[in-house]
Amino acid sequence: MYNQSISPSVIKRLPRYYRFLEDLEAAGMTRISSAALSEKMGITASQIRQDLNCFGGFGQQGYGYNISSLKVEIGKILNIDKTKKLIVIGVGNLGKAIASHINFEDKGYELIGLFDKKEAFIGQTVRGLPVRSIETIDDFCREHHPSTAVLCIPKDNAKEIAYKLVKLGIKGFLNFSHYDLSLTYDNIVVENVHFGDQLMILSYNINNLEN
Amino acid sequence: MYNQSISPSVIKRLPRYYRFLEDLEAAGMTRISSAALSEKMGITASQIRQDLNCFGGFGQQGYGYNISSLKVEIGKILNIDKTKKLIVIGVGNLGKAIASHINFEDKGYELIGLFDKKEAFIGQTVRGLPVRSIETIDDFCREHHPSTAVLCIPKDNAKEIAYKLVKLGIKGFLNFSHYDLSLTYDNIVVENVHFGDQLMILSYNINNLEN
DNA sequence: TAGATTGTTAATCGATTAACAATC
DNA sequence: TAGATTGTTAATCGATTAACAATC
Repeated sequence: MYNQSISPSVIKRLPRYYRFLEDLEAAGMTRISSAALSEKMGITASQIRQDLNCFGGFGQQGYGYNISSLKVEIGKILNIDKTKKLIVIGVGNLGKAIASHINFEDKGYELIGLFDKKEAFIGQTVRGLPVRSIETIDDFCREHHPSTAVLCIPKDNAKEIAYKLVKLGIKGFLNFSHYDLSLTYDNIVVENVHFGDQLMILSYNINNLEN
Repeated sequence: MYNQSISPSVIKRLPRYYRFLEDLEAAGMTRISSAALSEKMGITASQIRQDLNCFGGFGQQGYGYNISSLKVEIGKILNIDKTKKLIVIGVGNLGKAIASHINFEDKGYELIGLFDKKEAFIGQTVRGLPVRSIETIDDFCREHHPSTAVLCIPKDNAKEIAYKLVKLGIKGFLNFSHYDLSLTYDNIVVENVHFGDQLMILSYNINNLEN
């Protein structure tokens, strides 16, 4: 579709545009100029216009952008208007938090399964879904074809399970384990979350705050 | 100290270097060349040498880098050798997961307090610490002087609490609320975590995976 | 129409990579 | 010493910003 390889820097900014547009829409506004939006978001108007024009001319000269329709367009670009099936692997503290905390629906995902290897967890209910044994994941994937997995497991377990999941057709990973999936597999996409890294960056920045 | 304003792109990579060096050290290795490390990390050797040389010449021609001492140096740059006091605001699912899940000590933080406004949570114990009423936060901060806060609260509450915390001397935020702190306050540092944004980026990338 | 604001090209800025002399 | 590998400069590449003609 829009596939002339858009730069990752642009893609990374799209969700943030989407969020601001949601808020503006919720506030009852109907139109906004790139200059006004740039003010609100703390980026340049130039960047906003450049970013949006990677995908098409969504604005109108002399008027600006229609908030609702721009939101819809960005949603389409992000493919959140199509529902993707998602599973969560590992339902310890973090897995439970993620499963119950995130509004998957709004981002175009349907949470369809939760898995753990720990006996004690199996059968528990999280967000209305039973926790299943990791042993049953092959059958589950062959039947339901999830495309996306959230990995909330430690590094050591990650390697083995990732191998299985890639073979079972999982294409996208939200990865909380510290195992570097993207170094191991091609043709999958990975978003890594490293709280520890962010805490270290904070540590550096606090220490180097001027004054 | 190293304060000729290092670019954020470099800083962002430091924790990852640190992690790889930890692993190499744990694997019993003592030295590594930029070429070998670049291979392992999936980045160029040139970038590694450039990055490190922002802070000093840690290597030795003809030899490479000593793993342990490079790790220590990067730790110092990141300021993780000094303990910083940290509090967690909001102990719902996510706050509890963060509080019990993250190894704060290794990143130079000490978790000293947990706060919530919900009566039912107050007095509960998480990671050995009692959950305190948010009402008591002023006194607590004046007594213990935490520098860093993890915000695990919804957007609406965030505004008010952030205002308080900034006034109480909090300098760094690991921010899970979707309230844009860095737009509101100067002279604080913020790391934002938006799982939702990452899911949307995944969604885009899965959709635009070639073949 | 006149004013506003986009879409888009050109200029600038910053980050990454390549190359190689210095040196262990 | 000879070989290896850094530190560092120069070249390239990409991303951001500025400017302005097109146009609603």
